[in-house]
Amino acid sequence: MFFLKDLPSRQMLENYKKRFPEMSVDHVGAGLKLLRHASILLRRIETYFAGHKLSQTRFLILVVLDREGKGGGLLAKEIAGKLDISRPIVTNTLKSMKEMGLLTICPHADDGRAKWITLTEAGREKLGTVLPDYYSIIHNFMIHEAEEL
Amino acid sequence: MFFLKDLPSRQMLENYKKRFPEMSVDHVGAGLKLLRHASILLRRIETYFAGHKLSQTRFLILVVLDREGKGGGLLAKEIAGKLDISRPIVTNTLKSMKEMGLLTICPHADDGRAKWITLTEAGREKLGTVLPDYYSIIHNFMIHEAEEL
DNA sequence: GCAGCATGGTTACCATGCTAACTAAGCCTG
DNA sequence: CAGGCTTAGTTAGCATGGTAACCATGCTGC
Repeated sequence: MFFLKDLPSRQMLENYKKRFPEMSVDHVGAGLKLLRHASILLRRIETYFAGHKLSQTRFLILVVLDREGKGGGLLAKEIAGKLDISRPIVTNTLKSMKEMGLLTICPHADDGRAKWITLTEAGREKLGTVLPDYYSIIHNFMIHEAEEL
Repeated sequence: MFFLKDLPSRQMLENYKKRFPEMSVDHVGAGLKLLRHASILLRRIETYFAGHKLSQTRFLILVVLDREGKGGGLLAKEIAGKLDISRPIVTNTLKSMKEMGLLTICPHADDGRAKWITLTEAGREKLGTVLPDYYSIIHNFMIHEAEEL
């Protein structure tokens, strides 16, 4: 996360460019703004999720499972791939989400190593509960605080 | 961090909008891209820093201390404020950075509670070593992977 | 068909962030 | 100047991320 409140001024970047002329003041300036904006938005979303006993990762697991439709599911491995997170954290997060009743974990029929993950009705409902405000947090942030991007 | 590889398609957002018309497909779509791009860039920067025994937070502490100029310094409290991170993590991070020889921690002359933090020469050098590639990672990312922002 | 490699998942351990509760020092008010 | 509030920093405990090393199962090629 990147929470530096005072980004380097244009002047500071210009000075820096004198030493390293291959750098573009505009691009680096935009990159720093990107990092700061996203960090603020991420923090806001995490705070919102905390009130629903969710986290960014738990939420995204609900999303990818929901995309498989009713009756569909995914292997733990596939979830790690779609979310680009490490397998151990998938194991942990799935375990806690199972305890919360959001999903089920079954041994896979064809492959004794794999686990078959499906959403429960409660999981699907949870996602439906959380989505509107999730989108609205992003919507409001983009409208009111990130116009200059 | 937000690492969902396949962002919701425009179609999915349109469908969602039918239920919640106050949402803007464009703004939410842009917000999701913002989150994903920044997460990728953040991860890349953290990987780079790891090779220098730094982290985003350690690096930003070097930056704000360097801004105070030679002979200048900051209170731990001020660092927490400028970086927008919690005081406990400042305590921890400063301790490890002191052990690395990047900065000094002295009791403050006028206030027995406060700690006065200054960069060492090694700290200033470390920042100088790391900055060019830091900017160049951001520069390249913005040019090659985030044009559509 | 069994030895050895590949693959899915888990365990153990570490780093980094948070909040809550604590200590110690400064200040302020009766 | 004593009691109580405020402030700076630390400690303790939790959550979430990562990598490395480890099982257990599946696959492959001699």
